Amino acid sequence: MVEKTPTVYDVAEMAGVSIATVSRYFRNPDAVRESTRERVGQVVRDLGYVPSGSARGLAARRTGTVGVCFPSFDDVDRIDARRLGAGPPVRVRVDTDAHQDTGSDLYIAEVVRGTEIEAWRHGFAVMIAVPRGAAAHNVVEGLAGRVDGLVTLARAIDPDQLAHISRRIPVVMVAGPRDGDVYDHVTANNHGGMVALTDHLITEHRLTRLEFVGGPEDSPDAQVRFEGFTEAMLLAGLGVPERPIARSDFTRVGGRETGRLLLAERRLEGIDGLVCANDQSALGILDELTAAGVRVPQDLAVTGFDGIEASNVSTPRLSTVRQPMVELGRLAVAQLLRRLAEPMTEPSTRVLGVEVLLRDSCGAHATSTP
Amino acid sequence: MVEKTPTVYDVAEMAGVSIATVSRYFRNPDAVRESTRERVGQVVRDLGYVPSGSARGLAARRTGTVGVCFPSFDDVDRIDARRLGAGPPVRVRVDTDAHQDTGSDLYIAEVVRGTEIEAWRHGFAVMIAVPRGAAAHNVVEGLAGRVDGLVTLARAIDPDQLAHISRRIPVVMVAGPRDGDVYDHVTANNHGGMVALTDHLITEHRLTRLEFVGGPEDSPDAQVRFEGFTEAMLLAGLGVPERPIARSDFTRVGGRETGRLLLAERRLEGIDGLVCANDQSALGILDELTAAGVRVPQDLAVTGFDGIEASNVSTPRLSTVRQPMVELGRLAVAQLLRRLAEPMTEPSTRVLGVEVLLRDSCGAHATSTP
DNA sequence: TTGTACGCGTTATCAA
DNA sequence: TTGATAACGCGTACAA
Repeated sequence: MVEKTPTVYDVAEMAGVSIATVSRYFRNPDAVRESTRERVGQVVRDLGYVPSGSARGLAARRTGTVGVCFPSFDDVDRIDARRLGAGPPVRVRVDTDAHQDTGSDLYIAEVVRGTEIEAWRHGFAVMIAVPRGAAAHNVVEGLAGRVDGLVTLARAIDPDQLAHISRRIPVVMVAGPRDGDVYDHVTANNHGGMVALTDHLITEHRLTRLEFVGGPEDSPDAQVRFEGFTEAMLLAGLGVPERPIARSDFTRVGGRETGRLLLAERRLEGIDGLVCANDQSALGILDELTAAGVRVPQDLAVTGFDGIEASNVSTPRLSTVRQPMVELGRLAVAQLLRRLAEPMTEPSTRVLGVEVLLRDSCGAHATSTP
Repeated sequence: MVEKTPTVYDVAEMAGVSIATVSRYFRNPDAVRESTRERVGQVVRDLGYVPSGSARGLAARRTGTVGVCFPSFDDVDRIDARRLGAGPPVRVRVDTDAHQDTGSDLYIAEVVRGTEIEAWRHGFAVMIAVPRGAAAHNVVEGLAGRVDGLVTLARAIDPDQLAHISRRIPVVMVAGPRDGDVYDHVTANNHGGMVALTDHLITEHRLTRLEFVGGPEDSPDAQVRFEGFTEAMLLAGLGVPERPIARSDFTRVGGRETGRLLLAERRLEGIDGLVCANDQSALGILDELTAAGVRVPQDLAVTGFDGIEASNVSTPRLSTVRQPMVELGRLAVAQLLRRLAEPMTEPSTRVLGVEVLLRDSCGAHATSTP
């Protein structure tokens, strides 16, 4: 990095060819005679030449990059407070707390992984961004200017800004319902999954007094799941709560707060099941119930939604609805590239199937797998 | 996206200003008179104008993006085989297998999260790439051409190619030792952590017949951990295995295979502790030991390394060494930006402290936290 | 198979 | 405070 970064011109000159040939060397090597190809290749190595993505993007009018935008549930301030690299080289301590939260959102991590895989398959790079803080708009605008298309999780981008940038690049929304908007959507069958799960609690486990723990007010997914819950209750002829018994913020820490609140106010008495809007909330609540001596599922059934790995190894293991997270990401990118190729087709909505996973937190099951 | 994407020229013309003023509107709004600023802003909104990142990058000679490169342990082919969006809308099944592996690597996810946070704090975007498959070189080259600097996990990039691209942009390596190379490094105290953990097994739990389960042959971290293990054994005057009793590939699935192998060949008899090179391997082995009726830690102690969340909720909870994964990512980016500002300083190596977490898989502890 | 020449959409430097 | 204009590094017709 001491040297001035070489350009096509430098390579061309040293190899005794034109810049067009250097360009061909990278984009279409077969169109270059072998002897020239070797000569160019040698110079490229000697000079440490790497083509400029900016110049390429400008000239070709496409960046070969897809953007992925997602909301942040992590507490950056708290992480920020942790001084970088502080602490002794090795610290040894007995760790008795099974309930720490790393703060990472597995659901998002899996979706992002899916986008990366599909992008990779098509030779695209992935640029990620989290619009948080005061500069959220700049983050999104910067991203939109640098990519050929954008995948965004619901609620990550301000709707007005989304409308603005979608005039420049196609946008695919992951999760969240279409409310008359014009974007492509990829989502999972939240409604059906929640109906089936709730129905299972009612039909198989004979639970009648169920309550719902909601998510953030503005989460369409949480809303749809609540509707699925009430629908199943209605169909079974049971009394339907008008609203969630509590709301959590989709984090495990938030779930624990909710759990403490419900316990402290004795609002769980007479309830035989707690249907939660997502896994992390359910796990947080589970933490507190266990700590308080409430037996799950004997005293109270608890269920989640998403199917993150943590739900599979909790004690008790959490019954939940698994969303195909990696596939959501993959399909979003696939749809994005499709639209890049065919801009004028109608906006599409793709609803992926879900899987109700019956484990231990909702009650006992026969051990035979159908 | 029907409309032709507008440029500075379009905005300038409609607002009755020069392109320079439009550029100022974005880069230094205060240098524009308020009345003109409003006029330009209005046109920007009307037109749906978003500045081109490629053009910016070309003109400014910096992209405002950092690249993050990491290896892939996921089996893309298997994921690929899963047909996109296949399956019924809702499937219900009893899920008795507590040992599924989602395939996601939490360690990497956390490091990436750290890079994103630090990049965000400095107004940088993050581009991720996984050099896998035949086109691995292209992936890396494309990334290198599109970013101002690169953070890479050890082993993600072919050394020759790394040397090549590092002539264009600064590179910071995460994990892995410096072997006389010229990059900045950010790593954790693998050696010290493993010494302390092994010493704990020997001193506190009086274990004498320990074996080490290694990682991939080419993983320097795995190698260093093995050395830490042998060092502690030596210091205690115990017999030192010349090599790991087995090697796993850092995945849980691989760990299970290793576990089955060791059980089938009865190579665990006479052993009282299994020190594993990382958490995922340890968890996989734990899965198999539990299934085979081996009691951990009574019959056999097992330990991991990394401190991923899964290690905290396994049964039994896994004693391990926690690396500060988010901080590794953050510090890597911080160092990258520092070098971008000061290119000529000496390559630095930063070793972050680790934490030995004593939980249940190594034996009982007093419940007091020091 | 190779070369010429123009355009891509910004930033930044000077002048005005 | 604003404008004219020269880079920036590459892709790509088109021509040779």
